[in-house]
Amino acid sequence: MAVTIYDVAREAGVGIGTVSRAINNHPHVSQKTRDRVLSVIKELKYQPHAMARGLARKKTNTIAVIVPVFTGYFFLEVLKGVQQAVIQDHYDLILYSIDQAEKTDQFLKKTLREKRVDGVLLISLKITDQYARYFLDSEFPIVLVDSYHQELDSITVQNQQGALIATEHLLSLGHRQVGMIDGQLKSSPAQDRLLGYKAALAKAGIPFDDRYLIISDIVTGQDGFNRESGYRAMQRLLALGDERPTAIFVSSDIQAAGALRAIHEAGLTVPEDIAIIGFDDVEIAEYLDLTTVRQPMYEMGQLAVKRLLACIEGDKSPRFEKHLDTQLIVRSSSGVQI
Amino acid sequence: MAVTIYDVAREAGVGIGTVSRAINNHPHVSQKTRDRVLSVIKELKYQPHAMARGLARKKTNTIAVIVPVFTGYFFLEVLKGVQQAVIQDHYDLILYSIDQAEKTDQFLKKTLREKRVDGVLLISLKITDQYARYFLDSEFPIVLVDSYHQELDSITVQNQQGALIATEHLLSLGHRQVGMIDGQLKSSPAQDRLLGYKAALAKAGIPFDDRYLIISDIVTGQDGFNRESGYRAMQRLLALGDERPTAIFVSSDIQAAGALRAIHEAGLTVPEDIAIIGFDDVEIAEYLDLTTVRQPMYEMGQLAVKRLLACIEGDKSPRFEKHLDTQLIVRSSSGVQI
DNA sequence: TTGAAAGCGCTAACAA
DNA sequence: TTGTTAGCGCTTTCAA
Repeated sequence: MAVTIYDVAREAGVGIGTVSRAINNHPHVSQKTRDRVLSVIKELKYQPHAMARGLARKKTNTIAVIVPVFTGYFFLEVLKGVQQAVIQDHYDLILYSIDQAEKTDQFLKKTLREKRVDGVLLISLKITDQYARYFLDSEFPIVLVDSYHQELDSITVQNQQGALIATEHLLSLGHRQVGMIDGQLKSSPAQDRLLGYKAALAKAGIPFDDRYLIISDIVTGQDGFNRESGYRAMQRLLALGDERPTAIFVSSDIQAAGALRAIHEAGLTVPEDIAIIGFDDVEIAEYLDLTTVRQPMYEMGQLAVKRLLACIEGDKSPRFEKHLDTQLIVRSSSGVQI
Repeated sequence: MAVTIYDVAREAGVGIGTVSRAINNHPHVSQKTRDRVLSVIKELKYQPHAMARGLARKKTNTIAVIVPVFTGYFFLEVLKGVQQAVIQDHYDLILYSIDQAEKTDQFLKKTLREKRVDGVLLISLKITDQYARYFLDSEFPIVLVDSYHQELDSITVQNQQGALIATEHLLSLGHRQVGMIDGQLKSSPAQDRLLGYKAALAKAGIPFDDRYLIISDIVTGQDGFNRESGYRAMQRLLALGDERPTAIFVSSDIQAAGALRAIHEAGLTVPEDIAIIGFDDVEIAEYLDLTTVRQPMYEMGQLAVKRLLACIEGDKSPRFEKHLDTQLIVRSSSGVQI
């Protein structure tokens, strides 16, 4: 049998209350007893039972991270930031990676009711108004990352501004037929990136041509942000023949990777025949020499945890809404002045 | 306050024992009461408190996954398999991703003592004999993935065989100066891949030339399996000038990506000047058109969970040691007959 | 400063 | 078939 607080108390010749106080360094324990208890704990290799503690304290020291399973590198980078922050504050992390966006509510419900965690981080996934209300009403902390709800805390990047600078960069190189491959518009980052693209065109006085905008199919994954969809979208653009765009802003690096393949298969080269800019700056972008818009993924994860833990620990400050800046990373795929 | 089993019992006009039995579908509950209880549960939106349940049952329905933080895609793929299997069996997953291999023991200790989880999956990380014994003695289930210990359950790939087929493929194309870039030899997969490489040379009657073997520095990460180390290793090989190898087997795709960059920077081309084969078949390999040795990562994760849950649920079968087959995925980086 | 005892919300053994 | 009760291992009053 595992060693419990009773074993420690007996061995140290004190009551269990004292042991508990010693562990949780309460003020009113004499240095002498504290030392004795601590040494017995070391000797017996005692460690408090997490569940028992959770039950008594009504606090689990654990957070849930809910994330779409197919997110790949974006998620991996965010997760690194999350992990770093979580470990630093001695919390544990339960990962729910879900394969269909529709199941989001089911997991939110679980985390809300089961009380296995003290708060939740919802990444790249939409929350319904109904559940937003549940969280608000029960004062259960939640923060959204790469997602948005008007009543909840959220951390996103300036998607619109990122798309704007990407498109403007292409424009500044002399391109006039600039296309865009976007993710599914039910994703709000995808919507915002489209706005940025259109804004850049408008500023340059170039009319929007809807033949040049392809909204990705959902092939796999949540929202069309995947390689296959980028590949197919590019094929549609190439089918325009001579009227095809000379430059394309793609709403994610993964899709851009697919687009590059389609271009190469068509016997064309990047950036000579077609210039490309992606979005995210995941690791693959560097391998592919892809110009892209960098999202500060690590920072997003880190910041999200900081905010979540602050809420868990009783911070009552008003709603938190942070939009981080993006940054254009210029590599060879966008080419030079034409 | 959250709704408890007492609320349900009162509302349904039964004792809490009956509610408990209805929830956990015990046999001896009449259909009538069961239905009533269940409908009250739905009405009150009751969900059992995970901690209370864990405490009473001495079972948390949660497993820990301990993984080095820098593993990248390999881990991501394994994790997909893990997640799928875990969800299917209604377990939760606590993720501990650690930044220094030396901290492994610290986390193993935590999982072992704190009783927050029912078992642990240790991925790509070594366990000391001392801790292996702790787990064995306390009958606490653990399974190793991409790692090995002579007394514990483990799932690995046939690293040696994989390296052998890769090297033999290069040899079969006519190469005689075949080099290798390996990870740090304290990693057993790295050791095994080296053995496979040497075995292939021996079978072909080619003497081993130690100028052609580069053991990666640890630049970042656990074991030298990273891009930067591959890049530097390749530069060392290129420094051999005319005597440089004409083909190279690299012990991971990530390192191969770095090697490719070094080759391109030197103004050489792949596969014409130098043929390359990687290991893992992570997503990047496909983007880079890299011939590689595929590890069945998803299957490893899945299988590991299946085994772990079986142990948790009382399976007393003898030690489990599985070595999965690898598969050569031929793309363009290995070239054709010379 | 300390010990005793009452929960935390559940499961499971025991009675009925 | 059901209700009652004694834990599970801890924290936290309340007294002393």
